[in-house]
Amino acid sequence: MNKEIEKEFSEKAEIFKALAHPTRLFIIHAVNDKKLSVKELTDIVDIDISTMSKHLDILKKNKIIEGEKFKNFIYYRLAIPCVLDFMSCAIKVINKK
Amino acid sequence: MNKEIEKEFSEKAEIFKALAHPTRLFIIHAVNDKKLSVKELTDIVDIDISTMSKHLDILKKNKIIEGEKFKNFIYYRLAIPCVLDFMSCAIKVINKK
DNA sequence: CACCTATTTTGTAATTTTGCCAAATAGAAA
DNA sequence: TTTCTATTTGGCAAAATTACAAAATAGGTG
Repeated sequence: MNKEIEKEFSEKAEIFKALAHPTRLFIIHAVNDKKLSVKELTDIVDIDISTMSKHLDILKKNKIIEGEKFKNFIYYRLAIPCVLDFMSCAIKVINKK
Repeated sequence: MNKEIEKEFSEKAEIFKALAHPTRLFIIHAVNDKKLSVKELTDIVDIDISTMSKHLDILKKNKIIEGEKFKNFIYYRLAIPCVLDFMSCAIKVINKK
């Protein structure tokens, strides 16, 4: 596999890596329904806030979520709705067998 | 986050983990066009055949690809075409910004 | 200004993933 | 049968990911 192709698939894999964690998948569902702050998400999931901050950073860097600042808070929302479509399709196909 | 929800998202994350590797994404594209054996894929990607075998096993266990035996060979094909749809959607949305 | 709350960064240890090699299996071909 | 060829498995070291705690930032509030 040549360098070009290698690079192309490494970049695509980054998106899947960003999605490949239970907490981050939960975040995606949560911020699809409603904008939520780091602290609000932390309270729901019940993990260390620094850990949550890092999960959000990974999703943000991959442009899967977007943050909007309001006072001291940053409210996140889903930027790529097709993630949810894919998930329901994949689950459906996989469970059918 | 309670145990039920935790479990649900852990299972979903497994699918994304299976996809979160450049070689495995390449495989998915390759076996969408044409059934390919372990050795054929190994030659194209140029990695150790045992490594390729393990990548295929991860995809197979997650029901993303399916293998069909013919003589000494196992030919793989894509089992979840919507993976490719999601990929093109995600790339499109992400690059637009 | 000092204080308080939200968020990020740094450090670090534990866990998981990855890839090669060597060995084991499976089964076709001769 | 023996000999190939294809594939899988086990072991192990390197690399990447994860989560917590503590410290640092950011910026609003009193």
